Amino acid sequence: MSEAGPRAERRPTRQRAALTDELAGTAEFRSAQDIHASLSASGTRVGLATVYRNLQAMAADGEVDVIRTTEGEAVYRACASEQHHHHVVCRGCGLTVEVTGDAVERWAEAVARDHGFSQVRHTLEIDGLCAGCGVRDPR
Amino acid sequence: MSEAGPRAERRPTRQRAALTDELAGTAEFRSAQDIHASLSASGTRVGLATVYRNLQAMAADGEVDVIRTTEGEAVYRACASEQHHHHVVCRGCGLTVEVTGDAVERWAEAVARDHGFSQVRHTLEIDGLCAGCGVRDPR
DNA sequence: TGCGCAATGAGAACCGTTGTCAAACGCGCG
DNA sequence: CGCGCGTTTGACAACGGTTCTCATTGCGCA
Ligand SMILES: [Zn+2]
Ligand SMILES: [Zn+2]
Ligand SMILES: [Zn+2]
Ligand SMILES: [Zn+2]
Repeated sequence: MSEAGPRAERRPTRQRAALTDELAGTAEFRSAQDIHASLSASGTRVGLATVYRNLQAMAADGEVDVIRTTEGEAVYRACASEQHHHHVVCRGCGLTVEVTGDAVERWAEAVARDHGFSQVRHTLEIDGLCAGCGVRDPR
Repeated sequence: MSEAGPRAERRPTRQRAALTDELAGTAEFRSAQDIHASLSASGTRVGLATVYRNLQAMAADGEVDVIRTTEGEAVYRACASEQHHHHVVCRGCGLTVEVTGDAVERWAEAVARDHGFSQVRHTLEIDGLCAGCGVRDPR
């Protein structure tokens, strides 16, 4: 998901670099607090506010994807593709795979237009239990 | 969206009735606080916690739909259909239309299974500017 | 090296939502 | 009709994630 945003010229800082590294290190969607804790744990001192600010900026620029957990918490992830795509997330372990589907994109656009809507956007997330988690946890 | 839930036998109360009425009165997705304010304004005294509790219960039972705004706030709406469906919401005025699309449902299920996922679920929301809002507000 | 301004950090403030717990109430039942 | 019990309510405190404030730091540039 997420439309690519305009790449702003932000001043490079130690903190931002650390954040980028941290994000590059994991494949799951993580909360700002989680990321902040992780950085702190590894000895990198970065303010929580800074984490939030950068994450938002990066998200706006399309450098990272953001999705809201059902509890409303924002979780971030540095995606492989910066083009529009969606995710299939494992509820058990967080494993995430990026997927695209022109058919869906077109359907959303069409159904909206059919109802007279313009400037159409959409959010779509899929979740389930990955092969590994599905075995021993058929919740 | 939302899977239909088990219809629990909840004790009928004045508050719940008022809530149901209020929901029946509007077609847009509204926040718990908004609904609570509306009730208070119309002279119906209902505790905020009660509004939250009932809204959640009703959502669990599939009586109302809930979606998260991009800011993370939960908004509720009494939908015409209790079957699985999605929404096209106007960013300008909140006008909401319910839509269904087997193609999308199947796509989501298929793409997830292709990646080894089971217990697949999904959330999909579409937004844009309705015919009316699209004219004078091409934001 | 000195300036100007963006970026940062510590903590307070916000705000939607949930928890607490005593009081009020719906519902059989005698 | 009054009683007892378990559910629901309501006022308010507590929470947790996110944003704001503002003094301080430190890039980028001349
Ligand atoms: Zn898994
Ligand atoms: Zn899409
Ligand atoms: Zn509109
Ligand atoms: Zn669906």
